[in-house]
Amino acid sequence: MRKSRLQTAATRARIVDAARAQFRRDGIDGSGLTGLMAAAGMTQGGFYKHFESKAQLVAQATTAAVDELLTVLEQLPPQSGDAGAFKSTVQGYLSAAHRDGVSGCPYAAMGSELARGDEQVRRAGVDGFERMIQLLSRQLQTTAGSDARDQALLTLCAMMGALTVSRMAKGQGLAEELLAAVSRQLSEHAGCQPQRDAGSPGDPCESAATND
Amino acid sequence: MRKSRLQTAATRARIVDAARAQFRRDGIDGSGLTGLMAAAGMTQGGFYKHFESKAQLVAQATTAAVDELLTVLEQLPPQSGDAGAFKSTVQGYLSAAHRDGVSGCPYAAMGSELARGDEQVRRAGVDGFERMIQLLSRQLQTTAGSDARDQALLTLCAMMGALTVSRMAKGQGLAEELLAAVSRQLSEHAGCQPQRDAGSPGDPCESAATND
DNA sequence: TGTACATCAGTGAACGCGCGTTCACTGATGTAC
DNA sequence: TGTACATCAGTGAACGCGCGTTCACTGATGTAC
Repeated sequence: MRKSRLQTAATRARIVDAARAQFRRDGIDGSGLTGLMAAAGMTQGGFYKHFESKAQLVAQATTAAVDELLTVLEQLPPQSGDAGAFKSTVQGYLSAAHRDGVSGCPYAAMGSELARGDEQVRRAGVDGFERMIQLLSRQLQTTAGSDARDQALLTLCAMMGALTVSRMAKGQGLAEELLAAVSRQLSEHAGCQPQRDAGSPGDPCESAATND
Repeated sequence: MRKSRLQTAATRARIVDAARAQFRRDGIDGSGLTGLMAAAGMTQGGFYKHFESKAQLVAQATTAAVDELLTVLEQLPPQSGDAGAFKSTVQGYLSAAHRDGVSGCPYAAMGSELARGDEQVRRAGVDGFERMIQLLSRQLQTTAGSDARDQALLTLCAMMGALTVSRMAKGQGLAEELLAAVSRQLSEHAGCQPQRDAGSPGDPCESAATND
């Protein structure tokens, strides 16, 4: 039953894709290899012809999930105004469609499990995280300047958390409130710079507070 | 071997406490009831004299973890200046001690697992989340006014995400960078109001951006 | 206050089950001549 | 280009193991008189 190289590569991709979807829905510990291989149209025994361990699959599925998420986010039409691409990314991420869909951000779906993974899993997690930070930093560069990376870090962490809790609160008002509120806060924050620049009238980040 | 009412209550509390620590370290799916009961100094069979199911324990351990976290955060000495209590909460949450400790925030430790829990688990998760939002809202009331709740939502989501990823990046520069950057961004954001108020010179949220 | 008995917290073995992983086997593919 | 054979993708059964849960049993506690 040996398969051609193309077929072998296609099979491996099918397994990774099935894993990406199943990990999103049931988590890592909640997904068994038997069911996962069945979802890919195979039996369990073939798994170890493609992967050394479940952990290796977790690492590859995480990378694949980031690949797909970045592709989707980058294809969103930018909004008008400053940081329009950034705002469309934030709103795309914090959408009901992303929350309720079958694929999407691996950090929202299994962040705490990834954090407990072995070294290859955590490395894949960190690498994917950095790739997402790079997208956000690029989109923030025009408005946030040297602060872009820090704002990107805040943004991605907040989006991950908001999506996770929005799923936890499914069916309650908080679920929708979170998406809207965090999306709005991040969009408004996008124009802020910690260094002294020219303020503009009607600025959404005006403040009555003084800082130390 | 029947125990007195006080002993029974103490035993139940001991189980919940052991669960809180074990769920923090190994996650929900990663924690077996046998080991958990052993950690509480008992054998597995006694578990169902105290809880209807593992899910019920998860719900109670989540509530207990929030109780403890709120107690710790509320006891931190406030920093000087505006929103000093808020800033101390943020820095306490985003500290290496919290990240590396044996207890702490259940959302950072098992957020994605809670989101997949049954109704009682998700309800306990949402209730605890709301209690933390209430603490942050109160601390932001003086500087953020009517925007306090939204800023609290952003803050808690960002802190959860940052702590989760900081654990994922353990040993790498990103781990420390995240805590510092998100802590700083949130502290600076704390003074921002979306409505037009009096701006102050040297304001950390001055912006070069215009908004739609 | 003392006695008789029902209650029930805790034990430890057992239930069926699915887990990640291994293995002997099959047979089409890729390679060497 | 054709043939002989080594390779290896995939099958399906089996491995030991720990999972959540149940159960008969023990014996101290709480209650009724």
